[in-house]
Amino acid sequence: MVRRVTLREVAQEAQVSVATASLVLNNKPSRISQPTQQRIRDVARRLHYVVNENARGLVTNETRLIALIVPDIENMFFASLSKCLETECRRNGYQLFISNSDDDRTLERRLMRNFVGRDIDGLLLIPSIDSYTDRALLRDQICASPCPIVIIDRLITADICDGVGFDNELGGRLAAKKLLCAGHRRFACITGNKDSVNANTRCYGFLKTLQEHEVPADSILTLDGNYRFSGGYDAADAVADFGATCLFCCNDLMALGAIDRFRELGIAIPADISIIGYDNIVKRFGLLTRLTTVEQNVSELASQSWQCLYRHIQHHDSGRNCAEANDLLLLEPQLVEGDTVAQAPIFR
Amino acid sequence: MVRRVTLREVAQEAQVSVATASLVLNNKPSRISQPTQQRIRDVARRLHYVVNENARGLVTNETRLIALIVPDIENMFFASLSKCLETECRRNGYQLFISNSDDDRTLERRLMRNFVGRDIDGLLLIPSIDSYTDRALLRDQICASPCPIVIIDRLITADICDGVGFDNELGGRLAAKKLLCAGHRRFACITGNKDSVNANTRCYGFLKTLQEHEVPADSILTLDGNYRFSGGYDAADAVADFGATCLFCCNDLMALGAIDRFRELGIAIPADISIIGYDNIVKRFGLLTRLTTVEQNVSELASQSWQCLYRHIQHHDSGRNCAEANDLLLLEPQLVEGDTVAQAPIFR
DNA sequence: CTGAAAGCGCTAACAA
DNA sequence: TTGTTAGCGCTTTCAG
Repeated sequence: MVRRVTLREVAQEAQVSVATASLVLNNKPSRISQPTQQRIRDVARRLHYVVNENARGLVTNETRLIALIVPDIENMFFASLSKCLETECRRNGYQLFISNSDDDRTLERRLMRNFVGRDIDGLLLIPSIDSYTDRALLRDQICASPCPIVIIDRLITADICDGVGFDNELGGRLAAKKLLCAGHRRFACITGNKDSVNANTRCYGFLKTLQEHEVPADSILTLDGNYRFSGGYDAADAVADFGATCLFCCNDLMALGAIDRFRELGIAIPADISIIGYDNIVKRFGLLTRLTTVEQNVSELASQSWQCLYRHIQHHDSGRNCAEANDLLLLEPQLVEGDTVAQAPIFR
Repeated sequence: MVRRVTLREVAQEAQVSVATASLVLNNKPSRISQPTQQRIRDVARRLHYVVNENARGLVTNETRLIALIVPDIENMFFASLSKCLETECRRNGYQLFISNSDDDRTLERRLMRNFVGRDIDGLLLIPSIDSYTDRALLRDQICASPCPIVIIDRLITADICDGVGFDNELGGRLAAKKLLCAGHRRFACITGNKDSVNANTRCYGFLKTLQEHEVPADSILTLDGNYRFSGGYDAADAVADFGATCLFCCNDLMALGAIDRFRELGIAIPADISIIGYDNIVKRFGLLTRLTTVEQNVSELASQSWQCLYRHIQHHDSGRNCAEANDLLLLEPQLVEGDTVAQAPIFR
């Protein structure tokens, strides 16, 4: 370990002023003689000089720092998103700092404050669940933020700031249509956590579509899930008892759980029961089950979110957060065909 | 969005000098009158003042910033570790920035440089695979680092800097002993990636132990895996053909893959074949399979790594990286009993 | 009890 | 072609 070298030291060693050294090392258009340039660069390399970005940021008024706050980095969806966003940022010369809010609103607040303290150029935020139910706090903080903010995935209506996410209702609809087309007439649906707006919207789209196709309410079983493997596993018996010929799960993990239980019960998939999941996490995790599922294109989400934020940064956008007219971009999910959906038994 | 408020503005608004405001807002022992203190605090709150940590760091010479570089944040093990480390840092008043090297050595170098530029107080590094095979580059960079560095999990011998990781050989030994005690005499072992030193060490410990117990070489089948679900799945047939009564997989994902294939083949677990995995990722992922596995205590790893780094930071340790005598801490993995190991068939 | 002033490492306008 | 100077926002001595 070694003391940190400053620009002044490089300048001294190269027998020039700091200004000259700065000009050269930043490749600024100037008419410094070639020999001098070379000398400065050589010294800088020899001394392992690295510019102090904080000091630089102080004067240039931009840190080229972007922060990302995710509720849970252990969640594969957020982990993938982080990776994609990091790539986007890097491509544009920004550095991304990832942080974890543990889905805790207090921590989220603290992180945001910390990041503002670090003078970030922009914030990508996936809000905690709590911030859904009580938006006031978050809203205030966003309005008081000195940097642009884009909300991702968990969209909290457009009156706060710009947001990019998926059309969850459409996702539910796609699942419903697929099953209806396959001739199913008796449905089951496992929801996510109670307060997960996204999961609820998926369900809503699913049920709405069934209703529009005049499926009677008593042919539909809705069960509370927990977004986890056990949620699907535990619900499977009820689904079977109900005599459903198909099942829509608000995420893949629950679908896997249900499949596991069905297998134990000797129920064949898709022969006896068809299953659709959500997320296509199965593929990402490297499992081999070819689950029919609704996929959300994570890299598109990342790309769009970044572009949205970047626009604001470039326009030096000092008045968009909390404006009346904010952009809300809804990306379309896609149904991915696997091996877990078949024609309804009665039609065969 | 709103312009950023500076200390000067707070001071002006409160009719005091910046020095006074600084003293008060940092709770420095001073004899500023209570009324003045209150006035300053009120103004600061009203204006949403947040201290500029970069400017502060410039003068205090500490940023309270810690960086973590992981090879792949989508890997559940690293994701969990990140979470634990973040908690440790926060507890001690430091902020953790997580970054992803994609297991790419060039990117790793860039990230390290960037972080040094941000004047971090310490770096937690899980090196890329490439840095195993050619340590020279990384070594140079570590030696030239102005901040303490602790290497985590992928230990690259102790001559570079301090490291904290797990005793992978012991892990392999634990698995072997468990199976030997259960009376097994015909073994299979699925390795990880070729260049994964950790996985290889697990195998080494496993095979070494068998050898020490005089298991003949022709009673042991070793197969190349890929650390993924498919690796276990694809290897399962060979394991069955070989007539092994037990199988050790260098990670859980491959164990799950093997189990899946065995199930298809009508081979009962653990009746026909016993299986031990590694990582206990199954539990973390929320699956219900009670896999017997070798668990690594991630939160202990985080805690020890942080403590190691923190010691260096506190001792203002300007000469430990690349010193001759560095600490290498090996934590002990533990065998977690599940339902996938039974007495060898022949003994029943 | 409070303020003035120096300086952290850097960039940018302006001189020379 | 290069150097001087001011200032980014903050902390910290030292005076008053």
